[in-house]
Amino acid sequence: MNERRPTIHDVAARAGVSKSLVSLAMRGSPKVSDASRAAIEKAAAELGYRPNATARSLADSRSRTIGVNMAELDNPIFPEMLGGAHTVIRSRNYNTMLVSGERDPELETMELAKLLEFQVEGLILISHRLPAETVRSLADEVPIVVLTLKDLTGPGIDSVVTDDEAGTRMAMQHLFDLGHRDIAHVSGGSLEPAVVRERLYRSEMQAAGLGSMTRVIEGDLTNLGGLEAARTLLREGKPPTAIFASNDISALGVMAACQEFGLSIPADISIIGYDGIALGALRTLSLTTIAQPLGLMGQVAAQRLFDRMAGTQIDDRSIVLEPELLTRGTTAPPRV
Amino acid sequence: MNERRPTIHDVAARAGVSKSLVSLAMRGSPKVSDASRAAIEKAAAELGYRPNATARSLADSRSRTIGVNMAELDNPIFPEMLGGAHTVIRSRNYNTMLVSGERDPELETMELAKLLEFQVEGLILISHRLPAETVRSLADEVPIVVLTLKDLTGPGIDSVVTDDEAGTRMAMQHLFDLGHRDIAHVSGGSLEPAVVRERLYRSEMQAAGLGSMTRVIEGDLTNLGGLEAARTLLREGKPPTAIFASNDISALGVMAACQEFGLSIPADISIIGYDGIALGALRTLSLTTIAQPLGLMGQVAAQRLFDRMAGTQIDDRSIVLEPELLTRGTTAPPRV
DNA sequence: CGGACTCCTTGGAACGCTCCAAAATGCGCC
DNA sequence: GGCGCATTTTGGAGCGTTCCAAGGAGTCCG
Repeated sequence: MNERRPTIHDVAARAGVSKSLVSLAMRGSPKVSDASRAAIEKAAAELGYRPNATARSLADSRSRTIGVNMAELDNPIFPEMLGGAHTVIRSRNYNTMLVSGERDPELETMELAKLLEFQVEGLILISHRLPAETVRSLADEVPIVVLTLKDLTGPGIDSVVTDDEAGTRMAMQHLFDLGHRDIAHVSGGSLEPAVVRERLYRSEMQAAGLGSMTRVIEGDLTNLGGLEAARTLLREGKPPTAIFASNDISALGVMAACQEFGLSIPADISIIGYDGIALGALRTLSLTTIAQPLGLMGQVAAQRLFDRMAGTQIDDRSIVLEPELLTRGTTAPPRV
Repeated sequence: MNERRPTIHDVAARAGVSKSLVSLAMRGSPKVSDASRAAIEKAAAELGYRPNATARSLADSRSRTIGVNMAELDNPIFPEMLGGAHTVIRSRNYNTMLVSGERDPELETMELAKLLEFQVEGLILISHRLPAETVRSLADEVPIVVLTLKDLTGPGIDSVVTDDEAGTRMAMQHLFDLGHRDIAHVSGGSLEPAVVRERLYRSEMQAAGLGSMTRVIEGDLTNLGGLEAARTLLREGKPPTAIFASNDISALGVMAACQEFGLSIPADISIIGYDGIALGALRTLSLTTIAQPLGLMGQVAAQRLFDRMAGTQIDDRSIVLEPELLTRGTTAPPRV
């Protein structure tokens, strides 16, 4: 490893110009004469000069960095969203600083504090576990976009979500259209999107005159949770003809439970999930689901952040994207 | 959003001490008297002071940041490794700067350059597509740990891999033990680990006296590649009794193809993959595989980097971890 | 009561860059 | 040859920290 890295002064000395001119040249300013530019570039190349982004940030007080928090890694929707956000961040010539709160609010708070110390210019929270108050106070320092949760509002806070009500309606309508009436729901606990999906499941059943057939088994949006919930349901007695799971990975657990009970999918029982994770498309799984545009959500979140940073947008709002029904192999008409 | 953020000077003024003392206090130096410390903490809290990590980096020339490159997002092994690395990085009180080369060597080079401009103290390459020369020259500036590829050596470069030869032997042995003889291989193209696995498949078949039954169909480590490869294979005529796929996501494609051809897994045909992705454990899939300790690999990579940065380690080497056979639901004795 | 310590505290000089006002240079023209 | 203007170039003052050598305040002891 080399000793001291060359600085702008070294380049200046070698090229026989002032450091200021080197600074201009490195940033591609049009004010630099061709001759000087050539000399500077030559000197820089010979020295293997790299501008020091830290010093630059300090000097012009712009870090060119966005902080991203990803609470958990075990649901693939989060990396998919991260990918979308990351693409936009890079295309704007910004950097991505990644932290993870690991579902622990306290740890999460500390990690976000570190991001702020790094002077990130914006924050994207891909699922978080923080009290609204904490988020609001962070938003006082830097603009924030929250993904998947829209209950949070406040100055400087935007959210990007899909229309869960519409999505749930699509899911239920799909099952109704296939002729299902005995439809159970594996719910997802108390996190916001899951609550909405459960509520809509109930109201759709009601609206279809199937209030009495409403069955909700509590899951927790994890694979294992889905598995256990479905086992409980299937042990109860007569299985429903269809199950709507609150998200895809719990739907995969539900599928496993059905297999255990010797039910063939979709002949004996239909399964529909929610999220549209890339893996669900695998022919091996072929999960029918309501797809959220995950990558796009990440992109929109990042774009929104940049708008915010540019100062153009000032209204705080939820950006609502449309979900889409992906009819794949796990749903079919009920056996007669 | 607040205007100018308070600096160490503001805190000093408010607490009635010098900036130097505030600096010491913020870093928890024992030299600060209790009285001063209390006054400083009070002032800092009242002002909502946050130390500026950028200025700190510049002053002590330590960025406390590790750069991580993740070439692609569509194979879940990479996020799993990232998770492991990230955990260690955080536990050392460092930050993670994430970039992605998106499989494009040119883009990747630029992204890594950005990391170096940010003065990252170390680099973890979770799968990369760079020419060895490029990596070696980067290693001249900062220590590097490469994951999954060990063909790369040079001063300042370590790699963390699993023993693919041993792993492949375990896979083949498992199939042999079950009684399989007609075993095909869906390969993974020219990337290093895939090449090793293919070579070992061939030599193991040879060693078992099954040289004549050797069948390799070229895949590309993607799900679709596995699907297509297996389709080709199955169209050829008599299916093998077992297929060893070069990685898990292509194994999932192979499973899909088998289903298409009406083969039941594992009754008609056994499938074994390689990687141990978390999803393979889902009961729905229950993929038998050779597991690499993915999270651990990320952790070891990060640890190694810190050893390197501490200057304790100077030998460049590959750290080889042991793979493990996970016998799950996709393998069984051949039908007689 | 002075000296030698120990314990705290301090101002100024970095760190490597950008920004700015001002200086130098070059050019066309009378 | 000198003037005015546009184009280039420059040094110095920050940006918010840390580091360092050195200064003050007590404390203990002879």
